[in-house]
Amino acid sequence: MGIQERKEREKERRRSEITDAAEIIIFANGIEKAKVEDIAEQAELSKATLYLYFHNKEEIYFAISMRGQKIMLDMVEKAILSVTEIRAKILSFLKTMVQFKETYPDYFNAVLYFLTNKIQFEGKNVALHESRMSHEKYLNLWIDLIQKGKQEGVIRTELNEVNTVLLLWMQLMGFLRIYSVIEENLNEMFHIKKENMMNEYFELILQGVVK
Amino acid sequence: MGIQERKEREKERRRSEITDAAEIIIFANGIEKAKVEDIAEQAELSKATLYLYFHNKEEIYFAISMRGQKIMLDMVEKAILSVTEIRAKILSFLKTMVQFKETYPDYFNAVLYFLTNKIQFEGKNVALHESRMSHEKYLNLWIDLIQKGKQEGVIRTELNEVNTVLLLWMQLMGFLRIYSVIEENLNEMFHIKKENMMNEYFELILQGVVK
Amino acid sequence: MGIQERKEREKERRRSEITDAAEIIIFANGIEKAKVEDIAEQAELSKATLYLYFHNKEEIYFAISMRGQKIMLDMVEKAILSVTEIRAKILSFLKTMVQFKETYPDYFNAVLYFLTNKIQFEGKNVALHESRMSHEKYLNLWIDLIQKGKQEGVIRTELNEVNTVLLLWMQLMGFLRIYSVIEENLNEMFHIKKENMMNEYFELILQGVVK
Amino acid sequence: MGIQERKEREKERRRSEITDAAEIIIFANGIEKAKVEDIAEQAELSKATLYLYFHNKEEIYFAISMRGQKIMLDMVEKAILSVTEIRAKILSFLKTMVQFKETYPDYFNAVLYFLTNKIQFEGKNVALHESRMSHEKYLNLWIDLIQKGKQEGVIRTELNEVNTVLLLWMQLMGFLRIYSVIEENLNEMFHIKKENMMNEYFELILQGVVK
DNA sequence: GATGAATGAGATTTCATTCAT
DNA sequence: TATGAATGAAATCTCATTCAT
Repeated sequence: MGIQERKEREKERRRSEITDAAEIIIFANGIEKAKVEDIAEQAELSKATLYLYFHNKEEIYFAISMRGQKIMLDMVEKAILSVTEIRAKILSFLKTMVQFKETYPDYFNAVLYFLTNKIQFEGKNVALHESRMSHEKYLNLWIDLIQKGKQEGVIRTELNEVNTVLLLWMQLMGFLRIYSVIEENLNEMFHIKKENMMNEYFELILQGVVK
Repeated sequence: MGIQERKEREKERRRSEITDAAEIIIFANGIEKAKVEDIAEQAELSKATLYLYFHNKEEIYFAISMRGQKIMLDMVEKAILSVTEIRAKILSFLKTMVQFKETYPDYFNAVLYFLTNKIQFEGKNVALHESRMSHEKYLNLWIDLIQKGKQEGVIRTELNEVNTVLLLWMQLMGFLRIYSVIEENLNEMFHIKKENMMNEYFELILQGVVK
Repeated sequence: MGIQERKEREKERRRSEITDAAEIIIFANGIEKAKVEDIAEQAELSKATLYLYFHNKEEIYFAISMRGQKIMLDMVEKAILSVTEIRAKILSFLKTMVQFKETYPDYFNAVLYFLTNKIQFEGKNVALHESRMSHEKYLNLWIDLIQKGKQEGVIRTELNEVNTVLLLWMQLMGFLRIYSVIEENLNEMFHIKKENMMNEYFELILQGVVK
Repeated sequence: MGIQERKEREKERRRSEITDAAEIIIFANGIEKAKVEDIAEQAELSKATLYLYFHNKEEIYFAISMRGQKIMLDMVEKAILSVTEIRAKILSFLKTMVQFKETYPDYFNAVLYFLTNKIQFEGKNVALHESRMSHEKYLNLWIDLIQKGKQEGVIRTELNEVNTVLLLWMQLMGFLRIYSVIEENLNEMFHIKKENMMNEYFELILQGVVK
């Protein structure tokens, strides 16, 4: 039994090493430009070996994305728990997500990549599934939050909990995705300052959820 | 002088014909699976000729995206003008966008493809630039709208016009992008009905903007 | 009738202009690298127009080759007539050919190109034919020369006139062709000085022909 | 250490197999008409694989040329060694070369192709270099021959050994090149019989070298 | 497991030549 | 006649993925 486990652990370590290497390569120029060849070289393995640990290039990127998601969710959890008031929690959540995007832009891109592209692993939207798994434990946290908010009369009672949580996430993620594409051109094209836009955006969302 | 123009027009027509052909091929199986060969055949042109009009496959897809954007903007314009009340206008906008997505899912994907991917044509984010151009004429329409809304006391006066317009667009587009990816799994995974989610989403947004 | 002629003359002039342009382009980088496009541009004509005057790229090069051949034959004729003694004539011929090669290396290449490649214009070895034509008048000159040489007892009497002339030409041309390819590497590879080689070569040939 | 070698040998074998296939295709219709596609098919390999072993079509042809050269040199060596007398040796050499051209016209063309065209592989005249390499071992054989000839008083003592060898080769190769182009038209145009010409040519050369 | 070699399937490029006006 | 546009036919390149050892 122990052998099995060791094998398992070693396999996991290898996957992790490959993922490390992939991060270096992919973060350098984006997923499109990253060559499996280069990742292999960075990992000091042959291309073929990568395929023993991952089915394809996208799956490697997905591993990276999962790392990012983990970081993101941890940050968010910490942020929510750091304040007590509902409104503050939500605001904290919003700000933390932006912070995540700015602190780990590459992870952010990875996470969003799988959220904004229909990637099929062997016909199933695995991305969604695994992602769902990892969200699971946070989901309840959120639902509790919203419920409490409703009871306290801070959150509009018409809102369905699950719906609201999902909407908040989707909305924010989608917004940030487009934002990150446009970002650099915002000032030049629309004479808009990032900070102003962000603050106003937070306002908009809070206004929508909070009474 | 007229010759120059005619030439220009013919060139434009050719590009348009190629784009027609490309739509058929690309919409059938997506950009990834579409072969330049097939597009050429559909256009009854040689591959080499395509490359006289477009630098690469992606540029063809971008031409499609621009068409989609045009349709989208026209639909939105019409929608906004068809009702008088501010709140109704915004709601109409939201619904129209959803309608665009459902009526022209392929155009929608094309538009979003370039909005959620940093595509570089020869180093420049042409997509963004051209896209901006085509938005130009609608921007004022929107700004007027928001201004009037503020005067009428319907829209929160704290909001900056341009910011608000952009936020609304980005938010909605981003949301729809993610939504379209998750869509099919919504019910299965979260026991959520599309319609409910959409309606609640609209509420959320209106609540954010409208007093 | 005059119109016909003028037309003819104009056509000839055009061909000549194109040939001028072609020389500039082809001499710059060789026939392989020369693009019809570039020749056309140099001639300030469109590509398609070139094809009104020449059947294909090679034919243009052939026109150049014919120019070269003319220069070459003139040089040789002059050289032969400039001295009286048979042996001197032949030596003069050999030296002149070398001189032609060094003075007009590009023309030399053009001439040799059609002599060392089986070029077929519409199935016939036109090159050979036209070339033959232009040699015609020199041929007799040579044959006379050899005959006289034989009578004077300077040239070995076993030799057939036509054969000898042809052999001399072929031998020399072929030799020079290879020589011009190897030339630059001669010293480096075999520690051989050009001049020595040439002189010895001349000796070799004279020895073969002259008693 | 053995692994390195085996790899090397296998690589060489592959190159050789490809060269085999290329011979079939190229010899059938000439280098110009030969398609890489067809060579690949003949080799039962994919086009991409060919490009792992050769940079381009010409390089494949060069490999063929090198084979031809080897055959040629072997034939010549054997020919020279098969007779004892110097004059006979040289005559044997001349005849053997003609025999090579007639027995392996395709190899002959390949060899001449690179001898009468300045082919540049990535800027270097590799052809010349590799070709030189393979001549190396024969060079001394020749030099000995000439030296002995001079001692025996059969070969003109004025002649420098290396020069003479080179001259003989270049002269003959160049001659044969042109001869092979003109060959078919010889009788028609000049009423000359091949055999006569050849014999006279041999005479000419011998006369030049031999006392 | 690990890997070097091979592959498949297209994209892109290249150009001499031809077509339509 | 002249030409801009188009074509055909390959060559070459690109790379994720697979095969054979």
